[in-house]
Amino acid sequence: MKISTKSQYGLRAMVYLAKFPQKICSLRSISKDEGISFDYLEKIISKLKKAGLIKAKRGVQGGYFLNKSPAEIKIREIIKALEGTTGLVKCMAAEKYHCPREKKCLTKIFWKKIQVSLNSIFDSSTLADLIKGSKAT
Amino acid sequence: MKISTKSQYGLRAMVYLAKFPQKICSLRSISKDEGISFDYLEKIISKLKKAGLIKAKRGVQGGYFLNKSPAEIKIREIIKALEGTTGLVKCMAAEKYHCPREKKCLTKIFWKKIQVSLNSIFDSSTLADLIKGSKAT
DNA sequence: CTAAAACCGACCAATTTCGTCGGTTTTAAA
DNA sequence: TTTAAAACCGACGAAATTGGTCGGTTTTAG
Repeated sequence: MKISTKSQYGLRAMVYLAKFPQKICSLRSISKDEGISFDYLEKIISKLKKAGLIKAKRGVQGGYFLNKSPAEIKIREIIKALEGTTGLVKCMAAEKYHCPREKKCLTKIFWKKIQVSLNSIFDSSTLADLIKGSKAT
Repeated sequence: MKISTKSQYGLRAMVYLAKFPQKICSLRSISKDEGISFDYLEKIISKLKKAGLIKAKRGVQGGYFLNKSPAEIKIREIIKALEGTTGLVKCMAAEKYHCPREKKCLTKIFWKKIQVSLNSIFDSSTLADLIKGSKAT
């Protein structure tokens, strides 16, 4: 039940970009400042871009920048872009999957409770909140 | 960011035992009723036993039973026994580990928030609650 | 004595994680 | 117009984790 470094790195990269909302930041600078492997970060950034959370400018002086303002980007969107889903267990992650034990499953109710709480935080937190430090909610 | 089947199976096994607090249940019966691989479940049960959450009676007619009443067993204890920790990220899971970025890390505050919320549910839920269905908290 | 059960350590296949590598395309600036 | 810095892309691969399997031993009720 660990959060992968993919998500941790991805979130850090997004926070990095959010700190300089106007600026275009190269992968090189993010990787260097955050101490994340350049090649690996590229893969992560690529997912964030495909999800439409960031945009890129190619060529010399190019780099990445947020597609929306930090206050408009929920953490949920970031995790979903990287992880595919914020679902903790199969029966909540995959729409299609239908567990045969569902009806009588006493544990599902519990996992659901965890899931709801988690999603609520993921949804109520934005990049702007992270930069401000902590948040009330 | 998935919860492993190890934890899911383990929780189901504990709920199973909690449903018959007096009875001694054999691994065979749990595995059969819950549809979990016998050999794999054995490994899981072994961890729960080492953590002191369940006890065993050996020999014919033997099996497993809870060491405390369902109302006294928090889900947190179960997850910790199986997973080693309920920590989501390294800097919260390992006591020893000290992240060099800690001071300036804006994401840590966020993960911490998630962690606190998670632990609070893990701590306030007992096996008895799961059996009753859902719970207020 | 026997069979049912817990107990135990070693092994193993598949998957996921966490990268690496070698290229290509684009583009600002010299 | 060349050059170098950057994004982009697909393939590969080592290491760790997950989810088991197997072959035994010990214990104990009947």
